[in-house]
Amino acid sequence: MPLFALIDCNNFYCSCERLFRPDLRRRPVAVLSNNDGCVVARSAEVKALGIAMGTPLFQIRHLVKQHDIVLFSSNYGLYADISARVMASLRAFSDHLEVYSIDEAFIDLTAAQADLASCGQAIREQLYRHVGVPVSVGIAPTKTLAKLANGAAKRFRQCHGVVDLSQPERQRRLLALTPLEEVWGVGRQLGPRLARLGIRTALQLAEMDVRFVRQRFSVVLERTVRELNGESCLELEEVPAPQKQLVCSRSFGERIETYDELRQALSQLVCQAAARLRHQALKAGIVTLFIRTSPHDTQQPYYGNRASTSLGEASNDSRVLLPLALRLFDKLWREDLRYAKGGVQLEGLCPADQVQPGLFHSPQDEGKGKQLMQALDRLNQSGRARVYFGAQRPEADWFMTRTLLSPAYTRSWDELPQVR
DNA sequence: TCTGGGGTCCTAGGACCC
DNA sequence: TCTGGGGTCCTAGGACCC
Repeated sequence: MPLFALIDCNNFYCSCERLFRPDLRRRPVAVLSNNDGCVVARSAEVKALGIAMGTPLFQIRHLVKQHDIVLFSSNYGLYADISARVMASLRAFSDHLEVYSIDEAFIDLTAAQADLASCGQAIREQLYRHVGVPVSVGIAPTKTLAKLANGAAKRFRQCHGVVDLSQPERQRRLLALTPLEEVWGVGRQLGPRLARLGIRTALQLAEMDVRFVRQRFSVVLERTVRELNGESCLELEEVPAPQKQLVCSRSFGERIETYDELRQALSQLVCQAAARLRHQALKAGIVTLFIRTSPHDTQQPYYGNRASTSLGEASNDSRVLLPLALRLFDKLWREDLRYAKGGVQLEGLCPADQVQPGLFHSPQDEGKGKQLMQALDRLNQSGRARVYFGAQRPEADWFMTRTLLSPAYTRSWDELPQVR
């Protein structure tokens, strides 16, 4: 029988902020999305106030004031660095590890000798000592059950952060206690559809007939049902699958109403996406551009649209991608609207050195282009100069309002925490 | 007034092939 | 009145995840 452990950091972004601010350890802390728009991470104290994940900040201003909630803008660089430390520390416990998200990893515990609960406690203690981040551990024979176990480890204080669900009787008991919507793979749509069939708990879902589920729903939900019954259908994915798409999109800090400004904002995003491609040594074969107004805006009709085009030969050269994107932009642009968001999506990704050359491919041009882009990336990364295309206007900052940003504790010599 | 960003997978249907 | 069988590929849309 396989055995998975799911390690999930508690309130990860909040824990990262608290790591360098021990004075906040017992205070309510929340981290906000880009533009300080929505709450995306909540400390236990904030969850206890009934503030849901994704709540817009403006709706809870009164609670922030009343309970003196400490707010932070997202500091993605910090979270990425702390995540890397968490994953590195976890590798001590198993050679087989899948980084599932920025704050979660599955490890293979099939060969674990010690008793599983103490193994889980050892993981918790080491991560707290080495990294300083509190985690919860769920152990079970399938990933879906391990997710459930992890949820229980967080919910029930008497579990001390670890739930071992290797025994079928315990699985059944927890399934009966778990609402349907908390099952991994059951979201906003499936929940109500299943509820209409009288399914309300994870146990009821587990007891459904798999053929019926397959027929009425999908193979995805069928796998969930099987996994809830202890039949492992999802393997540990130690080697991440190659990325299939790359998206750079932003909600604008302020609405954009003019052609020039929107064009510049999108140019900025396209160049950013191209730089990310180059950084990852990838090329893209399809470019899609999209813009939209705010769906919450009652003053104007909603407008959202996208357009895409294929490249003759996959590329990561900004000089190729940008003009294509700008042609798409002209197809999408409509006058007299207040635009709230836009972005670019790159697909047909392949390793930069495995591109099928186009009919008129010129190795000389390709070599020069590559050197030019390298020079451009080096300059822009150095922080000493900025090189950009005429269509861009990088000094304009349409995007981030990040007024509550914490220091770059892990990335800048000038912002290292000071200890006295 | 103010509502995030970045991903994956599956399915159905259409176009096309021999 | 009767109108084959077996495929692939692509896209859009829907659903899910963190």
